Amino acid sequence: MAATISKKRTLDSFFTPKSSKKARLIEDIHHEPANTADSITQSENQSQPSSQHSTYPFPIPHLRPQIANELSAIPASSGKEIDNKPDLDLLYFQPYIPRKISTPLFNFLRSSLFFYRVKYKIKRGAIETEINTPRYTTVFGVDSTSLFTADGALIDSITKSPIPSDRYRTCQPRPIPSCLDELRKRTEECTGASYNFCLVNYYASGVDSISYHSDDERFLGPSPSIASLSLGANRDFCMKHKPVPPSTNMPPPSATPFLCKHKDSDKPLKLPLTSGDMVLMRGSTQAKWLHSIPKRKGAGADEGRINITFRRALEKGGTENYYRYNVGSGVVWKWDGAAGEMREWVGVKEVEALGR
DNA sequence: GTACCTAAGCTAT
DNA sequence: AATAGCTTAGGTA
Repeated sequence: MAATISKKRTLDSFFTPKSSKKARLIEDIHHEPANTADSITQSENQSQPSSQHSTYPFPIPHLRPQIANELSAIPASSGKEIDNKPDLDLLYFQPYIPRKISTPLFNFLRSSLFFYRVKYKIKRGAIETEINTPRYTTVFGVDSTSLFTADGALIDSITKSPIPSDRYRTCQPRPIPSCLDELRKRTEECTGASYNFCLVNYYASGVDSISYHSDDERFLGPSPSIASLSLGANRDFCMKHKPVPPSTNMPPPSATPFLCKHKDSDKPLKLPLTSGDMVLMRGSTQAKWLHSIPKRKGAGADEGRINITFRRALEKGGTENYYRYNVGSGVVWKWDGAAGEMREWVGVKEVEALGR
């Protein structure tokens, strides 16, 4: 284990999470790995059971029994099929998470996870602009070419040997922590799909948003199943059909001189998401439809919302993409309950860790 | 109904 | 895939 960590450290020297240094110091003190049986297990030096990994800035607590005991009550209602529009295939649960635990789960996740505000550059013609992603993001998981062992090492899915050192050049994949993995497993049972990624977004207020896009990357395959859970504030989930590409054939002469943007059947739709709801998007939904969480003013626009998505990436390019756009290379943000907002997280000083 | 105001929607960059 | 800037929708007095 210690050898694995050192190797990781060398490979990923480009990133140096502070808790990893701390983990090594703890190993030195205790003469055993800080990460015991798994990445996802209780460690000796804290009272509360938690998931730990060399890539985590700090341990992530397991679900409390109050919450964990209710997981078997998921789904809290049967999903409504929405497939009455062209190329659309949704299953809408109102709610999915039992009302009894949706607020505790929201508060638990907001105060337990680490987040990022990713910056990246795009080129529009000749002009390069910097984008500040207008929400907090974080991600866990690895594509299906690799697996995490119980102790947090990455192995090849087929050979079961340690992955080649050059498989992930731009990121350090992180295992899904127990608290989110419990939700993942339950969601696999509810949807019949399998997931190897968990993306988490935090919309701090109505100012945070995601603009229209599709999760239609090649690495998800042609008809991905994506489960999207909502916790916290109410927000609208807007969907609209992608523009139909111009036909190569000669269009038939139209009786009406006006170009219709939408047939009645594929008009945009707006799903009002409340805490605990889930939308399963499947079939040709990603190939043919766009979705967004638009900015909002007025009632509730000052409250935070968490979105969790489970999905399956089939290629290593998916792993690199997700870590680039949901973790990036910036500072860590963590919920400050007293301040009522996300604050930059500063790691524990090594001397303090040693001094106790 | 009409004037006015703000939120929401649309589109080019 | 985000935003500025413009257009449209909707509420209210």
